[in-house]
Amino acid sequence: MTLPNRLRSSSGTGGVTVDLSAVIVAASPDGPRVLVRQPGTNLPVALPSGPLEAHHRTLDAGLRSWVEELVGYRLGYVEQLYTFGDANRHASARGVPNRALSIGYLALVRESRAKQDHDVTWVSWYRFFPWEDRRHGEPAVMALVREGIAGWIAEAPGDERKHREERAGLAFGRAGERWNEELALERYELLYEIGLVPEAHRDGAAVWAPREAVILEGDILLADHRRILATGISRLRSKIKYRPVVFELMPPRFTFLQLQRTVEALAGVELHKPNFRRLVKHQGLVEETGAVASNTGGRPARLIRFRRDVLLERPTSGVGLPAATSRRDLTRN
Amino acid sequence: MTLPNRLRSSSGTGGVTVDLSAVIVAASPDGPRVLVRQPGTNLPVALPSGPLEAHHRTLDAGLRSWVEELVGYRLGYVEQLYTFGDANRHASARGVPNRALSIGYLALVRESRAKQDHDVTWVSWYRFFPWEDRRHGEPAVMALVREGIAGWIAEAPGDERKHREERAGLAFGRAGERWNEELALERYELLYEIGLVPEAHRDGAAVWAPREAVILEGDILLADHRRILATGISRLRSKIKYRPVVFELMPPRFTFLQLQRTVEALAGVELHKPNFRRLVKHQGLVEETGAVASNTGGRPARLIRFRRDVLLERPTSGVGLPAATSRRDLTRN
DNA sequence: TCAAAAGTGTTATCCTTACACCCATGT
DNA sequence: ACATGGGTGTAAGGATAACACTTTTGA
Repeated sequence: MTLPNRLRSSSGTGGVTVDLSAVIVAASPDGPRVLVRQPGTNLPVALPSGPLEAHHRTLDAGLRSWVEELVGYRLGYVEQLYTFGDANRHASARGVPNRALSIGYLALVRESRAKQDHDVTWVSWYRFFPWEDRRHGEPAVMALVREGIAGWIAEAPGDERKHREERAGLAFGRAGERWNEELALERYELLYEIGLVPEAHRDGAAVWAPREAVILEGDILLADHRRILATGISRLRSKIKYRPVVFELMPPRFTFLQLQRTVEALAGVELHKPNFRRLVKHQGLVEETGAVASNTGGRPARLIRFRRDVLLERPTSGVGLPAATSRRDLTRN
Repeated sequence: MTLPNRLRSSSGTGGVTVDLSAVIVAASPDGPRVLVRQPGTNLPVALPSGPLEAHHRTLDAGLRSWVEELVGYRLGYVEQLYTFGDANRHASARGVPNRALSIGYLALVRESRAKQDHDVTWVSWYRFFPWEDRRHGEPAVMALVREGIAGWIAEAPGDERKHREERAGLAFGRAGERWNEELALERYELLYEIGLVPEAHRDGAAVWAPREAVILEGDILLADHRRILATGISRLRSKIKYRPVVFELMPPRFTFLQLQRTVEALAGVELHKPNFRRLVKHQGLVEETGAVASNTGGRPARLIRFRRDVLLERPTSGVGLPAATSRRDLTRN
């Protein structure tokens, strides 16, 4: 086998186009928000995406520069997510095989500081993934999800059925098991594979469910942008546990409860208040400002701020979330 | 700002080339190995890298197909690492700005099963990162590393000096702190930035150390392949802790000690035998085969095998490694 | 008999998680 | 008075990581 060390990709059949797609996240105690473009009345909503410019020294710098232009201020946190490059990315396209590479990025911004633009808007990410919001218990859509999955399991022969049960159980949790909020991407991919989300049919993917079985709410996004967003959600949900990234989304001063609500918004689960406070405090992630907020609706709360030093002190430290599975199942370090 | 939704990247100044680079890892109890190409006598060693073919439906499938051709059997585990795309990737190149994108992949194979090829060879990855092997205590190179870092810290003014101390302490560990084996990439990047590795000078990066200060052993690789390899090492070292991926590197049957030595080879640290056994056993990751190995040099050991079912049972379960930092510093979920 | 590796038991310590409870403010 | 949120104490259970110790083989 020959392994040409580097090949001009455009020299083969079909070309390669490369763009950057960004999951730009903001969050308030109310909910997580993501920046989307509404290109026109009848066109699907899309993630902001832009060209890869040759003059930027690094990919990260390129991403930063155009997102900063978009939101109007300097970004704190930027992270590459994944490079999406399925050939069926534009299945509807012309006959020539054409690969559209998309390098997905996650960026965290403080919504309050982001400028408004006619072209883009902030929307709750649960608009695209209603089954991911369990802050107030299991949402209504989950009945439809379970129904669809049950059908997919039921129609399989014996061996395969067990396999499907396990897969579904893993992604959506079995009875008595805790919901694992990090598996947002796995859940989306399962629903796509089963054919319960409309884009599976749009893409002509081999799916189980007939087109009529698409019963799930949750708005579709352009091309594979819903997958990219799911990747961003999963990554962020896991990252907040071991890096202090939530603070990139917080205002300069905040209360413990505001912080907790923000984490809950991102993770889509409820947390235990006293333990959350203690954990954050115990880790030395925050410090007192001396000020108090009296508009809390109850006893005034002390305003705290993030201790910037921790970024230099420790490789790992995040904000508390309950264990995904029982302790027995995890190897901690 | 206009945000063209998708842009033919080749339409701007300079083109974009895309290739796939693979960190193909095997491991025996002796050490971790990575597959490299030795293109010619005077050319630098390189990671296998190949073109992105338009006809593969997914990137993963494309990567699999050519790596499988290379090693001669079906791959178990494949994971996308990162897309590297610095414009200075080929700093030495022609005047036209030309971006070489490289999508890095990690693949795990069982060395014994991999076919031999005239073009590629297995080498220990510690040949490229001698400071990462602490299985027998701190290696000799670390003296040079510390010396170089100390110089870099010393020449900085007050504020910046503290900052550098913290960064170095984070990556290489402070006195009394445990070595964090996962930070292989961070360590490489720091050494690059300081200018202690030769490729920093080759690339013309803005570095502190003069070219003569390059005192570090550790073989260089083509282009940014050493960075890609460091990314793979870091990723694998963190992954073995929460997913049962080590077993992709093990033969069908093995002893506890073989498993432990393999983990140690990858992580570059020594582990505590009794606790390691218990942890693996307790997690239900393995089962008895009934057979014993009597060539162990001591009491014969029971041969065990990986329980394939666990892949379906649990989202997370890895193999034990001691904590990177003191427990106090971590939020465990 | 000794070296080398296999394998078991035990314990101090710390982390997680849940429960109970008091405090301060606005209506 | 009471609702709402702020804030502290404590204790059961579980995981970690160290220590000591026994067992089984080959040389």
